[in-house]
Amino acid sequence: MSNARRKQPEVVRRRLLDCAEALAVERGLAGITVQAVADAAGVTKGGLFHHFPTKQALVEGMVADLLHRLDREIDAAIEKDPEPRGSFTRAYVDSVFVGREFGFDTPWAALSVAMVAEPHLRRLWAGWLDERQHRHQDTDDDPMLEVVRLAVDGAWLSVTIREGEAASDIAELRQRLIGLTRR
Amino acid sequence: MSNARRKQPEVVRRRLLDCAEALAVERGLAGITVQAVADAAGVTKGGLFHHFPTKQALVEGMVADLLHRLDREIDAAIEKDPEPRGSFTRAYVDSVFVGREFGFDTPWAALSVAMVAEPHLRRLWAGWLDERQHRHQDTDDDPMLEVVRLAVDGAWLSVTIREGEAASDIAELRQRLIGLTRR
DNA sequence: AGCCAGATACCAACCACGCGGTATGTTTCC
DNA sequence: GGAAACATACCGCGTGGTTGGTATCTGGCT
Repeated sequence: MSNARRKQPEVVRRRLLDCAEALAVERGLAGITVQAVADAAGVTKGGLFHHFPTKQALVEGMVADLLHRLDREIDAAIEKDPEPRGSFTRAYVDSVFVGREFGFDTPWAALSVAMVAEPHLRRLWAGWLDERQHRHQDTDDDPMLEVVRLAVDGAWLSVTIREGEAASDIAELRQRLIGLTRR
Repeated sequence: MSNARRKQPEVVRRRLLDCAEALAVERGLAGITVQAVADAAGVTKGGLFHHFPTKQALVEGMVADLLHRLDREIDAAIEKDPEPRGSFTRAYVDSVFVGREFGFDTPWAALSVAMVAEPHLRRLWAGWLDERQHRHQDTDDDPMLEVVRLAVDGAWLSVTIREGEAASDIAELRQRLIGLTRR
């Protein structure tokens, strides 16, 4: 039965991805070693390699997971938005700013660290962006909206760089960006 | 005299920094190993360690050099700008977009790769930003200008991620951002 | 001017260590 | 019982860093 089972592979797998993400944020991409991730997840190295055949698979799995979470988050935000024009861009804004008041524990933080450094990961990221941008081209294809999205990237970078220490008032900046998507 | 092959330590030092930068761009930050940098510069590993006592010193030296070049570039652009309001922000814009038509060989490309990945480098970068932002607060302290600067960061990230392949028309985007700094 | 001592700029070989990865057990689930 | 889910121990290799030596430059003394 499922009441007191001791081994839960999918739980371990999740914890591995989460720990990899956390390590990428606080110790940089260099700190995301197989050993460190395994230790943080309370598993031995061999145990890790049972779930991910190679380190690259681990990192790509983490990125894929993050992108997937980001997808769902954005889709949900779009659905709630009554106004179609710029809905993707607004969802994009909130994907970075929501939950940003304390610390920086959104998917983005880990993405930043991982993606920019390794070239082959950049392509995954660029591909995601292209796909998303193409999908929303009839609601979000506007010069000003593009500027807003770029500013979001910049803001995310700024927050990541300052490690959560709020630069200027983040809530105010968010309001301003949201406002720019209407007009 | 200076016709024969003299020993020019500062030339070698420069070449080491340049090669480190180039490697960071094309192979990612993981590709910037002491051996690789030394080889690319035509020097042995021992020779490199004569100029930089440790790898961290090498990377920090590279970053410091890049920031210094960026400083001069921006200062020069500000001086040419007749209108004081937003002059720093415009210089900031051009520091990314000028020379971007072909490839991506500006200081920024290497900065991106190096800075985001390692936490202690992020602090250097954040410090530079804070200092610069504080220095120009009476000409560039404006909500819209802040948005523009963030968009610049985002654009730079985008260009870096796509490895030079022009996303939307870069020249047009630059014009738009410059336009937003006026008004 | 010429020479010499010492500092500078490099090279070549080496080392300890941590990395990603593997092979082989041992326990737990169905 | 047999497969899945781990643990343990080990390996080759590349890494950052060191050591000791060798050219090469520089400045001062005679």
